[in-house]
Amino acid sequence: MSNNLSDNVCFTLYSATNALIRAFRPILEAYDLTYPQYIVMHSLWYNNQVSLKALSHDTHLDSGTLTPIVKRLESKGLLTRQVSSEDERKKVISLTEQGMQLKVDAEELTAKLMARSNMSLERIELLRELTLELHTDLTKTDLTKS
Amino acid sequence: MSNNLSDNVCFTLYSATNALIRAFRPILEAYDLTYPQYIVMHSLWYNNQVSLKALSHDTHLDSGTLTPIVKRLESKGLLTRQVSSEDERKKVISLTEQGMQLKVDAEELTAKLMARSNMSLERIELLRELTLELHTDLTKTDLTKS
DNA sequence: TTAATTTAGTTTGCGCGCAAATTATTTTCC
DNA sequence: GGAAAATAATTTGCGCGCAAACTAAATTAA
Repeated sequence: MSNNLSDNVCFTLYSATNALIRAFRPILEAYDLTYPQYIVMHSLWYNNQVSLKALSHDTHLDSGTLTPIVKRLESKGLLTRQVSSEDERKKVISLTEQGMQLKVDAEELTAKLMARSNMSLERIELLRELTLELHTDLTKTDLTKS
Repeated sequence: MSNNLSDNVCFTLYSATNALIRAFRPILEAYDLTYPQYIVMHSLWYNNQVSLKALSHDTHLDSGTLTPIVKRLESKGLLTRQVSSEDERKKVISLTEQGMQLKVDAEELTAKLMARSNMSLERIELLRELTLELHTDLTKTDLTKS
């Protein structure tokens, strides 16, 4: 029976994520990117020319969330969106030269950010495994039953 | 050198938190609360009649974020906001009867939610400690230097 | 083949999350 | 006491995050 918010893992997870995005903001500002925009770029750096649906799968972001993000990245000249010739419902999202060039600069950003915490590499890796496990569990769980 | 988003702790943390809030939404809907609203109520259940600044400290939420949340909770009849008599800049936020009654029902909600994951209690506790540690680190770190 | 269903992506509406600007009150310092 | 600085809360602006409604194209079924 907890009486303190910090005793609750939901709250600590939520607060840590907010703090991480907040800490990331001024760093990403130099690249004119938000964190979700950075996630999309990162995904494309390793899996270019994909549909919005594929990007949604890779980034774990909703299509309704992605559409405006991708449009903003397009207006920044970092990617293009063309209707697929095979299936006209689909759009092919492709990095521009400028979008690909950003990769080199921004590649090590998150490692640098995490290095600012006093956590050991072992504990960071443990945190990665636990959050990955939780995400998998919550995504697979059928919430309609029980 | 990671080539997969899931290799990055920032991404797994971010995705797990989104998934948690998403899983929480339909459950909290029965109480007509969002997760941030639930955090505020939870804080008040154990520390009632506080200023917005104190609430901001407890919940780790910005005053600009809290003002509209608290106003919504007020309009739902769960709390009141009165100008402090000692210091007229401050507002005293107090639970109503209705706001206090919600406590009993909603108290065990997060425990029930976490029980839906297949994680052991030990791993959940470990996750709690690691996210708390990360939050503390990121909050204390002076981002202006280095 | 054409009507019904499914799928891909967009739009709408709402509530954050937070930086920055603003208002109002209190405190500090001369 | 009065100007300057500090503090508490609100407001504004922007970008998510996502459910729900919608549009358009492809697939399936009759």
